[in-house]
Amino acid sequence: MFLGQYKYTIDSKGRLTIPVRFRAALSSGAFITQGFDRNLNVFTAESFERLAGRATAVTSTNPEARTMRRLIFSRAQELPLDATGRVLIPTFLREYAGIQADAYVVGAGDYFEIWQTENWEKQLQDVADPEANARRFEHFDLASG
Amino acid sequence: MFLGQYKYTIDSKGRLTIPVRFRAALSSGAFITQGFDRNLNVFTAESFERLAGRATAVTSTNPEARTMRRLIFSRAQELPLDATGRVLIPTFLREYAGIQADAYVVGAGDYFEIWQTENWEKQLQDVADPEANARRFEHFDLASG
DNA sequence: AGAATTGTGGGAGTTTGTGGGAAGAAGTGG
DNA sequence: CCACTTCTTCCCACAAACTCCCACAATTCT
Repeated sequence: MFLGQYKYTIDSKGRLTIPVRFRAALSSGAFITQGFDRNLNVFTAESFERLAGRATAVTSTNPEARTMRRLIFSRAQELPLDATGRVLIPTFLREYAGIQADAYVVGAGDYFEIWQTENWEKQLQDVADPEANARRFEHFDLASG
Repeated sequence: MFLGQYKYTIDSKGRLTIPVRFRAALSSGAFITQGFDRNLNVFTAESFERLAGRATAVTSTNPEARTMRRLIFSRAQELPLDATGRVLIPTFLREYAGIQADAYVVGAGDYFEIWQTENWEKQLQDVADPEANARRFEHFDLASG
């Protein structure tokens, strides 16, 4: 499971370190895609292939379905790790997320996210208010056990 | 699997580079057809034969079905790659897609698409709206996990 | 404290995108 | 049927980008 948040610098060649604790889960491959909130999502090979399989099964005669398929496949890329555990984020994804000199790598359970530092810090402030959270999450069913 | 988006220039002879990552999958042949959205679709030999099979299976008593079949077969062409991985797009397809000096090559899972730069950038704006995307995902039941 | 791990940087060789020339094929008109 | 022109295919060239490899300081673990 991907947990925690890590801040890394991105070097002149655009390389970003992946946390050591995340690497084992990516041993059979990693895939990066565009997220919903100006962020990037990284999936293990297994969970991305599951998603891709479902997207491929959708009929292509429906225009909305074609758009969605494009969203998934055109904005995704395989993400190989180099010998020291770093990745090269494709330029078009880096631009979408506004990532430049450094970035946050953030666990999200069965996948993890990559954020521009400023955007992530904004997210954190949003989550900092306990009362607002109580109201926001009220409707979700999150029983433990 | 065809993933990602790539921008290439088309030279004076009309040649368009195919991304290196796509070439292996085309080793047993590539087929190009007219897409549904002013774009072009490129299939592997296997997936084109599958598509052709399905199109042939559609009943021919329905006039619309006959039109669709004509669209698929009459506007398709085999697409050989040269030694450096470039292709020559047939003129009638280039005109349909409005492709001139440069183009995007865009992964779509089991096939990939070729777009006029302006049209693709318009598509991207459609794909950039987080709320619309969330709705699409919900509608097609594609949540990860 | 010493050893191992981890984050970050850089150099060199290879790959890739793009352009153009020459040889070959196809089309045209006489 | 032949000469000529145009279009196509194959080959070579080269700069820019990318990979792979090594290096080293800082941190963590034993």
